[in-house]
Amino acid sequence: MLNPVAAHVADSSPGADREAGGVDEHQRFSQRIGETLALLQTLFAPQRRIVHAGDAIYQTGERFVHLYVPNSGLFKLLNLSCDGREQVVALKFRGDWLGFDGIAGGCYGCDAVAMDTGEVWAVRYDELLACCATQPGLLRLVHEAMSREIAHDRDSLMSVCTLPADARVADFLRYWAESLAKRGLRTDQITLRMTRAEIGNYLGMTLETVSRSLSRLARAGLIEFAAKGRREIRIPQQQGLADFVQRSLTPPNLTLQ
Amino acid sequence: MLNPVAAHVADSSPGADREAGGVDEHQRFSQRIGETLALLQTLFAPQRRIVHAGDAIYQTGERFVHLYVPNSGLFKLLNLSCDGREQVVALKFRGDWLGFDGIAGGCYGCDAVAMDTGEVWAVRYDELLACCATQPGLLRLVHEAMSREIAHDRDSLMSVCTLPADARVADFLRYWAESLAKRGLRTDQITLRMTRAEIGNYLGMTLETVSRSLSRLARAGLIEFAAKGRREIRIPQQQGLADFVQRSLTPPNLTLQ
DNA sequence: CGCCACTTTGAATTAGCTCAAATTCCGTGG
DNA sequence: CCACGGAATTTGAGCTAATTCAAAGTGGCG
Repeated sequence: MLNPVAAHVADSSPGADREAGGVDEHQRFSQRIGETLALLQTLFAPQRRIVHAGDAIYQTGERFVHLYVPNSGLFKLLNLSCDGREQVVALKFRGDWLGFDGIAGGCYGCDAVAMDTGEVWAVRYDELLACCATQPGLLRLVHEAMSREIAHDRDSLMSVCTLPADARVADFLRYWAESLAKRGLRTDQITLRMTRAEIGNYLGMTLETVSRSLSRLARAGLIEFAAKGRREIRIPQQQGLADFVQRSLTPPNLTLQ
Repeated sequence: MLNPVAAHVADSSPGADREAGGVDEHQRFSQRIGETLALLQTLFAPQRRIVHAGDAIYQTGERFVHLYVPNSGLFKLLNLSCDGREQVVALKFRGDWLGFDGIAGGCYGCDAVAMDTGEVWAVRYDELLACCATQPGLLRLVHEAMSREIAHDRDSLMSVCTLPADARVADFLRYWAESLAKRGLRTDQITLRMTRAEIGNYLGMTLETVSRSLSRLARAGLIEFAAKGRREIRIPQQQGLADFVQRSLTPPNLTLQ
């Protein structure tokens, strides 16, 4: 199905156990995603689609028909305002749902774009609803996904509103690593599939600030760049990033050099 | 039921027709809220609760059992991070749903607090689900509410990330007025039920900046303070605020004096 | 009347932005 | 295989929007 990288590999770094959501919780999460996908496959034989970096799964204004669930790959949601502003508002991974925002208005409210090669499964919303009538677990599952999305969007807002730039970047990396860990993917070495400009757009800062923040985090030893290419980042210990976010809050803003 | 202020009063200001979502669309929206509440009443005879400013409808970590729908009043959602940060992440009005964020984890993820006197209806989530099995319209309605919430959260994020402070405040006022208009409430004279500190917290800026922005907007004639008390604000024309947001975006950031 | 919480406004400071230049990376074609 | 060119990144320097700190001013309410 998808590379089932042993979950015990993902969190072998020291300090991983202290984190909220330890190894076993991640394993459970990953397992549930697998079950979800299996269930979808059984019930719908969903249309599978291979996508490549840059491909749009759906676009703003397009008529809402399907919800999409990535089986692999990374995806970004781009919100477009009528006045031309454009912003990355969410990142999506395997097992997440894309397209909920289209239910209310009958049209998708943003663009969903693949950030690398992956596979998405398309499920017709009307079929899904029909099926929910007989499959009680399915509805619960969908509601949980929507609920999680709402909760996460609020956390994003809080992050943007309350954290200084460096902490925002640190939290972004931490969240990315955690998302991978939850899906049983390796987190010791992660590849950012976004340019500095995109990260900055997502976090509400300029590309230069992102670059500087990353440099500072690296200087502080919280991350390491791969020998070649600055898209590859090593995170010695995720807890280090979490701690840094904490520290940047304590009254006398003890930032690093 | 609730003060059904004639909708035609709400939008008597010039320029209202040019706005996205004119008078009739607002009227339709308001009508649907009425129908929703009527439906809930019929199906559940929901527990009604009168609340006063400052009352908590539910609190972070509390066991999730009910969803709540305000019949009247204004409410704020406060997100609390484990590290003590606190942020207003959403405002809720009559007909909105509160508590969706609790579905996924079984506990509410934020505090819901009344901002003035109002009435909320409590609906047990399990009863709601059970009822959805026989009432197809009900499920659609709930999903639309969740979908709208997701879409709006993203708009909030975009606003915080892409707009300068003055525009953010203007957009906030515009949204507030629009929310009232959509519910058939008067918008020519609105009463902010938040302190400058709360508004600032919601918009990701300090109370001083909010105060200064309001003063600038007033100086520019886009809003007017009531003779007494600076919580009362008159909005001569909503379109003026929308235009101001636009203007603050155009390349050479043409802000007001 | 007087307290207290909220608001406004000013002045100084700063985090993050803008502008600019140098560097690195990577794909393409010779 | 290497040279070339464009895109992404880094870093510096100066600037500016917004914050912090401070001091009045205002209104509500016991």
